Amino acid sequence: MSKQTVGLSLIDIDAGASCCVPMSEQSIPAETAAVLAPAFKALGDPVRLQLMSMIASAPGGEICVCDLTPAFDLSGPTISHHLKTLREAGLVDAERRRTWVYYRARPGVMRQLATLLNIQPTTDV
Amino acid sequence: MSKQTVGLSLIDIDAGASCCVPMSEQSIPAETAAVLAPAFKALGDPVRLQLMSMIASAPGGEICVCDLTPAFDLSGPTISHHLKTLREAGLVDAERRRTWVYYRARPGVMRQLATLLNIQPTTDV
DNA sequence: TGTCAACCTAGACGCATGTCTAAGCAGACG
DNA sequence: CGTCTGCTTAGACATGCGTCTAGGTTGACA
Repeated sequence: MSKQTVGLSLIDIDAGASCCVPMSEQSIPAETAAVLAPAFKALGDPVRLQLMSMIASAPGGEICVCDLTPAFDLSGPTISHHLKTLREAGLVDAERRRTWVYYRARPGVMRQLATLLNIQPTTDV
Repeated sequence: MSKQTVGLSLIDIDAGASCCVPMSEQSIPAETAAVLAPAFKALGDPVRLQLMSMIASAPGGEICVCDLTPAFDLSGPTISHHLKTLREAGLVDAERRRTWVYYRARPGVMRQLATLLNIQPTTDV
């Protein structure tokens, strides 16, 4: 599978994570925003958000596409498209084993997003 | 533009918040996903993510639009449009005082999103 | 080899979104 | 009152995105 080289990708972030201060403490530089926004965007669709939660909460840490698809009133290709979006956002990983494809969450990026959104109660006035 | 009545809005969440378990613990019902996804979507644009961080990290808890606009290579109306999106997502509040309009963060929804994304390290196999 | 099931890719189509310019509204100030 | 500044609204335009159907590709199995 070809992955376009974007200079700094979300996958890289997962490895060398640097951007991990709550946004209430300091504002985000444009480059960081450009890298992280796609992850938020990927979670910005109800179907993908639900898919993500199903994957993240799956017992054993992984779940088969064949268990995801019937949970929605959508065609297989549409679910596949959403899963691809989550994959390209660095939020999930896919692996084929025998007949089925299994998805599992990649906690790295999600943790970064969570840290970013974490707001200190002390900030309140 | 007409706004369709969705039954449960993001503003309501801020008040009666119920959905606050990390998605690694249990999967999100469709209704909750439908309500929260727009907030992620609002953060899914680099400009808005940066705007949000500038607002959230502003000293005194608020910042003037006149301080936000010149930070971008975009027209005033475009920034105004993005701010409206953040407002409608329940992420920020606006208030006009004298000549200027000030924006401040609404921590409620952001905290919910952060909680949702928070992943226990114990989930690993 | 043929066939079936699971999943992805390709391409099309309509609606949403990000951007702009032009025009409007609200205060400040002479 | 007139005008200027700060910000929003309105409308237009190109691009992006969510969905579908049709057609691959991969692996299992008789």
